[in-house]
Amino acid sequence: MARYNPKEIEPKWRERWNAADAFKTRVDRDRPKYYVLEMFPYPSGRIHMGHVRNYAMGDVIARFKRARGFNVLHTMGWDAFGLPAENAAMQTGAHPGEWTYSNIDHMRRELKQIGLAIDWSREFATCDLGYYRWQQRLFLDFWNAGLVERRESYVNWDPVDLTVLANEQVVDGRGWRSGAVVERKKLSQWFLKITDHAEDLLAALDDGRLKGWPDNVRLMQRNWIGKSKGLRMQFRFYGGTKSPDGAEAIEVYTTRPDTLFGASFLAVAPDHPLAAAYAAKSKEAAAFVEECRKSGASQEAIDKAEKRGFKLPVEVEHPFIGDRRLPVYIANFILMGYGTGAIFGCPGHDARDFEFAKKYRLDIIPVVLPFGADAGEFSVDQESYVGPGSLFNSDFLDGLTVEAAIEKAIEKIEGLGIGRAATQFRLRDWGVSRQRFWGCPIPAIHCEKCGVVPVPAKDLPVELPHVDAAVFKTPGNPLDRMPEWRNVPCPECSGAAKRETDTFDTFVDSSWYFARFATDPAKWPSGPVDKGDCDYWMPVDQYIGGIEHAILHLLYARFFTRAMKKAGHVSMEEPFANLFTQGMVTHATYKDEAGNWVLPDDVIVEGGKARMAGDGAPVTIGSIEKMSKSKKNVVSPIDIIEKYGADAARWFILSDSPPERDVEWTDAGAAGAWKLVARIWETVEPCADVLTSHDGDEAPANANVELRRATHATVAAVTDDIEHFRFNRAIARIYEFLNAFKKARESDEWSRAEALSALIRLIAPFTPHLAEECWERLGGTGLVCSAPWPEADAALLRKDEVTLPVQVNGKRRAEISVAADADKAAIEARALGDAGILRHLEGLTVRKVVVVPGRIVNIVAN
RNA sequence: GCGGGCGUGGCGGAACCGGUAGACGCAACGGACUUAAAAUCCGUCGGCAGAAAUGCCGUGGGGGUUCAAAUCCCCCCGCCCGCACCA
Repeated sequence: MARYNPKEIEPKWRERWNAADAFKTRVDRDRPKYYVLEMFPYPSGRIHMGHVRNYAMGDVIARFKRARGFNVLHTMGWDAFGLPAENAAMQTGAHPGEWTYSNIDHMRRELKQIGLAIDWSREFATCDLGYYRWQQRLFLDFWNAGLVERRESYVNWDPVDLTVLANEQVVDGRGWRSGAVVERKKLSQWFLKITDHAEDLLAALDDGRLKGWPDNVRLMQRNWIGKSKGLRMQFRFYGGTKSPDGAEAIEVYTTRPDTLFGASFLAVAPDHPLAAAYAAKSKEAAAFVEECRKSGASQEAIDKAEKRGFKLPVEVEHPFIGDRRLPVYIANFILMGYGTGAIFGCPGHDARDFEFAKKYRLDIIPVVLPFGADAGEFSVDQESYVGPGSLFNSDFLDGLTVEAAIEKAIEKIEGLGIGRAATQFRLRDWGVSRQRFWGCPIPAIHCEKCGVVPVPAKDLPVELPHVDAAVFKTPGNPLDRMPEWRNVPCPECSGAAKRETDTFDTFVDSSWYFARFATDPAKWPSGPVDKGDCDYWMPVDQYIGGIEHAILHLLYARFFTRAMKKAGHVSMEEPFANLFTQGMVTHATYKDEAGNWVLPDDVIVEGGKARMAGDGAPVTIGSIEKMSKSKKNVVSPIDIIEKYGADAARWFILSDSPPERDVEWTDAGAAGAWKLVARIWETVEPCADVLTSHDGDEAPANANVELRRATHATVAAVTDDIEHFRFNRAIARIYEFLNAFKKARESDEWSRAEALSALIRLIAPFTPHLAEECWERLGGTGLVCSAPWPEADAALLRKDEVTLPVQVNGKRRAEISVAADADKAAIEARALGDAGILRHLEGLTVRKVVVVPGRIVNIVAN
């Protein structure tokens, strides 16, 4: 018997699929469509196990849906702009474009070895001019639609590398590469007005439009959008005085206007205009503001930071209490970016205000009494009270609940004309400017006379200049240093002007790629997307990716889709109907005697102990962690494919754990998957052409009903499991069936042919190459990747007889066999007559018999 | 601190709406084949007691609801994830 050799067989079938154009997709209105999409990869150059898991899951769904008669769109492309290419240019002198495209070539070759059912004719990279030119067009359309704004904002500035850093690139207040202390710098930046859609982005999370999304992702987005309802109101300076900048009042935002009678101070953010106004006049104020700016870069600093304030030489009036004046502070814990950047402090009912008041010995006036508490005894000496209750010490609010008092207070303030009810979002507008080379140029021109002017659509694309790799040796954005690219005539006045040198955040690139995939490539030269094609394919029916994108990517894509709709490019507003977030691939970590991380490939593990493969030196086995280069606990998918084949790799990575959970890659598990592949081939090999001789005929009289039941039960179960993303369970069912098939080896050939025909089609989404080889061997028609999914015969799923457990007082004491349609009385009689049961009922009186047909019998006796 | 989730054999996990706990796989062990090993095949495999039949215990710990709890409720312990001074 020929041993199954994936090295020969797998490439053979990939060529056949290719030759048959098996996965090429066209609009076909006769079939229901199904768009399955995995988050596209960054072209780092090599695939890793996370890719294998992600794309294997998508591929199972794609192949399964194809077999079930859907017109399936399944594509691949490259999220190809971004910093690593520039880093590579700095380190190796390679041009970012050349580096990226050569990575793509290499990675595409690797990815193809997995055997994915993908329409490669739709492949593109976001750094293709043919893609990003249309992104510029979308931006202009958004600009026209009022969704683009230019605004000053603070950025993390690395003064050595002359670049803006993302928050995660700031480590302990220093640039991750240069180690220089990061400065906060105010820059004019481009913003997309995602907050314009905040209300709808939030509403869709709960109104059923995203019912196919996991609850935790919806929750994370809800918290991120962070809607709160409250009151914006003015506090007038005492006695009509004005601040140095001429203001007569401070506007604050609060969600607790009910606690106004407990107010004992006001505080403004260090970036607040009032703080700036006093800083200009007073050295002490300026020093305090400066100090606040310096601290607070890292998370740790915020955690530890003590609440501190600087008292300003002004007071404000309380709106309800004529003779109460409140001091005003600049405080380090107030955020300029939220609300109005100013608050009133009620120490009795806010933990932060309480801490602040304790430190500066401010009044703590309780105004909310917990239900059932005694007003005379209640105090807030130790901590603030933030729970529910009824108001006291609060004049016209006394006796009201917190909720009622909030409404009443807002009403009163609005009546006085010094404030309005207001909704506030935590979500900020999306800053899309990046001071980098390797990204999509923002199509704008700065003219001294005309200001900021969009590049006219006819002048698009703004192409990245072809530069020598050496320019990346100098810190900063090379675009800033290229006058021949930068200097252009103003489109409006034709005077001397300069191009915008910022490029887009790469999250922009990934915010519409799904709609580009849905557009027929023949139409790519004529627009960003084709509305008709998108109407057919969108939304994505199943989107699959890592949980790490739960907030930003998914929220941006949702916003972008709304923006594209507003600009008339598409009709849908939610891009992803169903979302699945898969877990990570983990592996044990190893360290040598010197404490250095060691690659699993260099380690031999036996009987729970590890040693170096080379010299046998002892190795410590560490914790199981996400595969990462830094801890060296990586296993190369390509090595595994070399060793066991792509099918075994796909099988194992889906078999061991539920898809949403982390999976631990173990060599034993991979070897086990290989055994399964060999076992299926060995099962099929002796049965050459059984499908040719038994295809489509009726079950003969001698058919093995038991095997047929197992076949059809397995088909039903596996179908249901794949439908619900329970790949690990589907695989367990296939193992179970294989065991049943083996036991039925004396069975008639017809039933065995039926079983094998079903088996091969069931494994096809998981191990597609093996399935084709088996299908051919069995004499199946055509390619198995185009064969219809097996159907379970309902008649064979019904059982005539069922086994029921019988309990006495909740403990299982026997099993009985009864007809499936037996009534309760008959079941009860059978149970009470069972010898084993009688033994347990000796000396007891039966009080009650619970019969759940098809499930269980429980006899209660004492 | 706030929000969410999880806890089942040596391990990954299964158990649908409260109804036979441990499917399936891995590891381990015993046996067959082999000069031997690997591979393969057959079998055992939660704990305790027992030769066995069988019995008792058992889903992080404690309590509760129920004829019946891994599943529902309350308290506690542990782990993981997200957010983090958002007024």
